[in-house]
Amino acid sequence: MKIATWNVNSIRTRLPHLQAWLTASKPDVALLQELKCTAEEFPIAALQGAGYEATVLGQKTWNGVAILTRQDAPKPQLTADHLNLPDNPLDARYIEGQVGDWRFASVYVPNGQSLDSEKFSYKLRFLKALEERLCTLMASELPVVVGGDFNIAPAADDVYAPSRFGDDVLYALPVRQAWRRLINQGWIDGLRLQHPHQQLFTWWDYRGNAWPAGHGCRIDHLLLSPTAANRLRAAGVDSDQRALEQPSDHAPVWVELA
DNA sequence: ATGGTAGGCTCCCTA
Repeated sequence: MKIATWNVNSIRTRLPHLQAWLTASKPDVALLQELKCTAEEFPIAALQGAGYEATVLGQKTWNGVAILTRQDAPKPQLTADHLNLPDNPLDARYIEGQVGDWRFASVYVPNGQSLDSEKFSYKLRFLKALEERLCTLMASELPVVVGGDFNIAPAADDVYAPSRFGDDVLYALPVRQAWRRLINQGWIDGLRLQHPHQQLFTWWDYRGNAWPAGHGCRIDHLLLSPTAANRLRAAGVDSDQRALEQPSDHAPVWVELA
C-alpha cells in the first residue's frame, strides 16, 4: 500500500502534473493540500479519468485539502473536517477519513508569515489543536497515516542552511517544539525513519533560484502510528516534480506499507 | 538587509 502527500499549490493549475503523477506513481491514497478551489470547482471528472475518487474539503482562493483513493477501493468515511479551533473554524486545512481499519488525514498547517505576526500565533494555536486531535487518534490504536504540509522543518538536516533559519517561521524554536510534542505521542516520521542520514527536501521556494541552487526544506511529512510504522518498507520524495515546467513549489512525499 | 516568484484575485494578499 502506497500513501503519498502533496501540496499541489492550486489543483486547477497543477491538474496536468497531478494526472500524470497519479498514473505513474499509482498511490493507493493521495493526501493533497492547497487546492485553492471550492468543492464545486474541484476537477473531479479529470481525476476519475485517472482512476481516483476524491473526498474534498474546499474553500475559495485559499487552503483546501483532499483525500484521493482508488476507484476500485471504498471511499473514505469522513471522520473530521476541522480541528477544534474556536477562533478560525472556516479554514479548510484538515480532513480525515476511515477506510477499512485505516485512518487517513490530510493537514495543511498555517505558514505563520513572521514570528511577530498574528498569523504565527494562529500557527501555534493550530498546532496545539492538531496535537489534541492526534492524541485522540493515537489512543484509538488504529493504524493511522497523517500526511501534509506541516510548515515545520523538524531538525537542522531539514533546512539547506541552518544558520540562516534561526528565526524562520518553518524552523523557529516554538515550531520545532510543537513538532516534538507530536512526535512524543509516539508518531513516526516515515521518511526520516527510512532515510536516517540523507538530507531530503520537499519544498523549494519559487523565489531566489531556490530549486537549481538546492535551497530546500523538508516541511511535508507522513506521520505513522506505531502499527502503521511496523509495516513501513520504503519512503521517498518525487523531487522530479519540482523540475517540471509550472511546478508546485512542493514535491510529493510517499511511503510504502506492507 | 532585502527581495525575490507564483497563484488567485483585484488594485493586494498569502506563501
